[in-house]
Amino acid sequence: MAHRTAIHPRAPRNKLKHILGHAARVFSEKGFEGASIRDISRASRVSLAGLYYYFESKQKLLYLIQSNAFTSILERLQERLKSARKPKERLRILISNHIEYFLCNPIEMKVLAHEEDALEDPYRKEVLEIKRRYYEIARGIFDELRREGQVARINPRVAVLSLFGMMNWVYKWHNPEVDPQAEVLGETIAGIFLHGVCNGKSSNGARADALRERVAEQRIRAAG
Amino acid sequence: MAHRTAIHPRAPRNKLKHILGHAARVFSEKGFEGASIRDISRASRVSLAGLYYYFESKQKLLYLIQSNAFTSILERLQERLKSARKPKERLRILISNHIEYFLCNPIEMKVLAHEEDALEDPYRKEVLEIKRRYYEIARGIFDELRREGQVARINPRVAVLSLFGMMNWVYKWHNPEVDPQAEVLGETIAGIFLHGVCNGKSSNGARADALRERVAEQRIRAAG
DNA sequence: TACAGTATCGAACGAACGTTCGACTCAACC
DNA sequence: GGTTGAGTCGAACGTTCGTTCGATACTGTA
Repeated sequence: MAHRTAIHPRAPRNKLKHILGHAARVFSEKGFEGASIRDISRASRVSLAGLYYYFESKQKLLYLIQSNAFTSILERLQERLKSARKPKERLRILISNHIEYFLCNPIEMKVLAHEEDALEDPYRKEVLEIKRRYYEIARGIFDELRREGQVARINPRVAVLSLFGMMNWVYKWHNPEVDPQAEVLGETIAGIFLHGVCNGKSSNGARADALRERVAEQRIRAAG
Repeated sequence: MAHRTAIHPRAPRNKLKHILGHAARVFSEKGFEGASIRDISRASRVSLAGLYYYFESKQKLLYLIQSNAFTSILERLQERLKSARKPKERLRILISNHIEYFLCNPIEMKVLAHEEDALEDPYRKEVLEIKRRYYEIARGIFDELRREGQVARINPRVAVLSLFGMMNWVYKWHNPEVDPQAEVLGETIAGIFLHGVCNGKSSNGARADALRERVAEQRIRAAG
């Protein structure tokens, strides 16, 4: 009796993902140190001991969340960058990718942005290494832009890190009910940064057309 | 014998300041939740119970640190703003004041920027109120700038909060041995923001500016 | 039927947590 | 000399922490 199905339906092979999702939410709400494994147990409805079947320590749990989020934003960026050559366009892709990922995954990104110091040293260095690669990409694009003579004289490290400041601070204030969606927000930040950093030269006509098209689309969506 | 001085020299009337300083350092290094009162006791060389003579709870301790730092940066700003009328100049003062205070008090400012969610609700709202006043000043200056017609039509909330993003992110990356001092850093950020946000006198930026105007219009219509 | 392996959990471990209490010292005033 | 009040602390309170252990249930294979 009660043999249900051939492949038994309870088997939760993606239970780690399930736990990671709830853990990220708890971390984002109470902070890494402020959140207890018991909080995560309650949220994910997995017993305290049961959790440790899927990860070996609280540190490792945070590492998995951060590493997954960072790796996937980085991979998505590299994929999207393949389609663009001009540095201005590449920078816009980086910014829109970043903002879009931030607003679609606010929980994971808050944990990533807010809890970087909470990781200890076996894990900390691994996440730092991904972050360094991410920064190097942005820095590389910015250097191309400078090589093309489109950038005013400015400390490039400060410029790029200020851009990250604008982008990463978003999690502190963005309210989906009041603030622009990813696309417009990304364009706004890209606009501030590119105008802010460029010496007035050759604006990109194709780019402007693309933006005009998107604005029109949004008008239609807003009207309907 | 041993009557030392009339006003006895041991009397540490500023011992609370002493404790606050060490506590801020510990909070900035380990985070509010990650730091224990015992850590602060060790760092300040005041016994565990002795600490509670000067503040009533760990929450209150964090509140005192944040409130002191925020109040003094706000007061200094208001003092400096008296000397300037033109909005562009006023915005530069706000930025340089912010950055200077950040780099001169990196510990307190890290606690202020990083531990805002750690405060609970009697104290949290008070700090939030100071923060709101601070934001309103920045927003007010930005609105003056717009009224003078010097700003491209852009979502002002996004612009001002992006500026705060650039400024507040500094604590995550600034290295005094490599990076510019306060004055140059402030000028750089002010340059990025003001160029980024102002409608260029050069004609080639006009097209993109016009589009940004329409993005902003569209957003305002959708929100209102 | 027996066995191995996966998944799960109640109960407990020792350590650390924020906070409190009562006792103590010492200078200042009566 | 006796009292007061600010300042200080050792020792303990009860609670919660991250983690572990041993037991149990179930599934697929021998």
